[in-house]
Amino acid sequence: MQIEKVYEPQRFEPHWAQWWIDSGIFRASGSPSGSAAGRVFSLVIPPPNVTGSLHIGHMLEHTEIDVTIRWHRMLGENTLWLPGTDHAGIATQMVVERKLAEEGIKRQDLGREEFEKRVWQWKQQYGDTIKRQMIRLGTSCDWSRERFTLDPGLSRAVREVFVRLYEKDLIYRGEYMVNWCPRCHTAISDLETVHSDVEGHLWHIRYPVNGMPGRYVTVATTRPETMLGDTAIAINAKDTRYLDLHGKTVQVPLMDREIPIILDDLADPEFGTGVVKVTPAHDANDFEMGRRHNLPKIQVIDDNGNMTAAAGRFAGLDRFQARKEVVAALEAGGQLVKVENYTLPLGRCDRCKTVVEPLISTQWFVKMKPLAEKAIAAVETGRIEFIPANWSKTYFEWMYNIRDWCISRQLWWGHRIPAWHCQECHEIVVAREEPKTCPRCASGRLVQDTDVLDTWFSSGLWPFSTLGWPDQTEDLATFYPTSLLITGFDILFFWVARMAMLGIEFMGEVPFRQVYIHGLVRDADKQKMSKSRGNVVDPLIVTEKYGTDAVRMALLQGAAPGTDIVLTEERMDTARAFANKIWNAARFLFLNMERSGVEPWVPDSLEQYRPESDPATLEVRIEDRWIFSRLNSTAELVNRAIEQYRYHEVAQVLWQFFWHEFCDWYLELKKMRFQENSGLTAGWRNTLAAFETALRLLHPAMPFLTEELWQRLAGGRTTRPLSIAIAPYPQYRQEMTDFEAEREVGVLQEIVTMARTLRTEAKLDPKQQLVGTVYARNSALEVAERHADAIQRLANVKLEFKNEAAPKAPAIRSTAQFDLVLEVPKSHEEAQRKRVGKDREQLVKNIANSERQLSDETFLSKAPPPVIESIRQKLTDYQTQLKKIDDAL
RNA sequence: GGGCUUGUAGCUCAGUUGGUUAGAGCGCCUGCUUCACACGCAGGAGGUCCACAGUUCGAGUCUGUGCAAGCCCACCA
Repeated sequence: MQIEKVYEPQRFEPHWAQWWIDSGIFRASGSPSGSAAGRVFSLVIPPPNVTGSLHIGHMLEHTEIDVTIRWHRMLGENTLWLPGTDHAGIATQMVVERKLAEEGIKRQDLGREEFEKRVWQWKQQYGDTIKRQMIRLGTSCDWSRERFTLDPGLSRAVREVFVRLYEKDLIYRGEYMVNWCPRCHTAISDLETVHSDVEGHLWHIRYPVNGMPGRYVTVATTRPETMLGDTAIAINAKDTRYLDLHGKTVQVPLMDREIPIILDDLADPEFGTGVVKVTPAHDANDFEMGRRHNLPKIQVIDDNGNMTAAAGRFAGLDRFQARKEVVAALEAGGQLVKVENYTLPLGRCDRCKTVVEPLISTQWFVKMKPLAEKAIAAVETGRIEFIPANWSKTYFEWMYNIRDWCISRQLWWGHRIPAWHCQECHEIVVAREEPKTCPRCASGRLVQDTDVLDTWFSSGLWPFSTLGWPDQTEDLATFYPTSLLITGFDILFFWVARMAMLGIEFMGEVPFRQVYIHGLVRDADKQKMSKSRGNVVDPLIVTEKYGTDAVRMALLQGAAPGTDIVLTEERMDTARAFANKIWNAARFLFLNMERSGVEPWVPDSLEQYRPESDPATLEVRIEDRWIFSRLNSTAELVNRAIEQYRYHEVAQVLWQFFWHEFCDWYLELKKMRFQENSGLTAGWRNTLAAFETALRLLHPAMPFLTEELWQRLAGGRTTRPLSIAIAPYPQYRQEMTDFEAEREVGVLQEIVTMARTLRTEAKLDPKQQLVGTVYARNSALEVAERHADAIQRLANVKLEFKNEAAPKAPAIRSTAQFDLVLEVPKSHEEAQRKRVGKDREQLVKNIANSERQLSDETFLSKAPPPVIESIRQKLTDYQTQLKKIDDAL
């Protein structure tokens, strides 16, 4: 059997990825949004009893990346992750955005028809790239359709949900203040608006009061240009400063318009001058006030962010330019009282960072209160559980303060709203299929609403739409509700909360039982990875360089619950070293199999294997007993860690076991067992079974490498499972625990380590064989003697064994059980003495500490007996060792 | 303004229900190119667990206050 000297993941990873899909072992899934680069390396680990693997995809030549999970479908387990939803749409969207940017065109300049034509061309041009990507992601998409929208099954589900919500009166269309992005030319939801504090000004403007010559009111505003659209001035009824103004009107400076002074609680006497200008068309608060007082709405800024004709002489100016000119004009006219520096929160578009303009427009909304109530209850009653649990607090906070969700977008891709407007009678028809005639006036002139839905609307249907809903499919019956959702907190509201609400509403049951929230991946400077920051790790480059398994392992190591994951090249470097270590352990075994004439082999029953005894001695070799006992503990720890979502611990335990037990001790011990042309002996079967079990343990963490090695190890046998991915995951078996073997190997390890330390301290050549003696008056002596060969090999020390007390010697190391004395040249005695002196100091400290406690009456009466007992035991050990050291000195 | 999180070795972080010599990886120091692996092997140095107070026989761990850093939410001009 050939095994390459260098570990080259590129040679087998693509092969297995494709094979897993082709052979039906995995179905792929992905999160619906590919845009949040912070989730690029969303940590994906299989839930309990499910084997899975992470595959990192890459969209569109280094511009976008996403993660795909391939889950193994386990019969009877309600954990199935299905093809992602919107990947095709998102990929298209990205092509479009890129091309628009490249060619410097705006969508609105093209017109819808021309736009769609271009999109089609670009799609042809980039179709192969996208398609390749989709295949790699395992995502379905339908390329034969004329329109570039999404998966047809999903489109159907989206229409169905929309119609049902509309029928239940949970969707309405209305004129409201929305966050408008003048660049994207669309309304965006509250969640897509990001706030940041900016240094601004508070301009104090004087409005003359009509009928009261010389009387003015001064208002403070951060947006003077909106004063052009003022339709009232508000004061608090309780504000004694302005009692004389009740019922009066003021004159809007620069506009020469008369507006009323109204009384409203929103005017806070404590803030500014206590007087607020009211601009119902450009501020959410003012909009509400305008409703309460029936004020007219004057729109002075249009949807491009420019001043409208209503802005008088400022018409046509950009809104920021208009601000400057308005301020200048006010100043010239003496109406500007003063300017203060002021820090204010400014909303920007999440996508393009353009300052959001609050505008009145007609949009589609979902009523959230009724949906939220059920979703809150689901978490309160524990039907949905967050891990870590404190995320439920964040969830509640948002849910309790939820506002209606603006779902219409003026974008030109995505799912179009299934509503048709009658051109004759203006009736709005919401329907699953395009209506032929208007149900009210029978006119045939129906035009579909041009808006599309917020992408999260369709994403929110993911848990059931991917299972075939609205059809009552077998998948739906079997796999809804799913057991676990693994995701990042950055989309808790966008996605998780909405899946919860929509799932409960349409399925009558929660979409998932548990939500594991992992940290965001951050770069070396702890910055969130994002496209705009440009600090995104490119998975194609990184997986090419380190291997997918190594990247995955690096993520795993940093995946402690509740913390972010810092992904650095160093970490991936060491993870690759680990992968290489596994590879070379395999290489070592394969080379020796060849020498011994052993064919590829794995046990018939992976779950039932027990180490076999040597026909000559009728005993199981100690190292075999030991490694199976260690494998067993490792399986126990790993399984428990997975159940508790302690993924970093999974990584740590696997690492520790494979590197520092399997390689450092087991394989080293095995080196002296292998013989040329021995054939498949019991010892070989034990070795291969142990390695095979280790591979299965490692598989969820390092899927590609373990599949490759496992297939080579099994060498094409047909009775085995098709893939390591569907082989049983090692479980704890009580009968495999072998305390005796662990103790024996423990003694061996101690002696070897002690000998090595002594040797290094004495600065002796590793190649020079030393002579030493083990002194003990208990069973440790016999154990040591039995393993003299192994000790000699591992530490290069020839040992004698004496059942007596250790003599005074310079090079001595002691445990409570035994002492090891090495013969070293006199010149090195001083170094030894220093060393022993240091040990002694520590022992004296420990003894004092233990004695203090054991003489404390309160401690003895209050501490639990096992704790007291363990301290007594330790004290005895310390004292024994101290005595030995003192004797030696 | 409301909520959340973090502060442990030079760096990045573990440390489960409080139990007495606080761990890992990287980095650093020493020695080794030993026939699986220098992406390696062996050995080693390095920490007043942010500060103060409290609870307790016992605190890195629990409570409070303070200091420092970060994140999320929020319509007050």
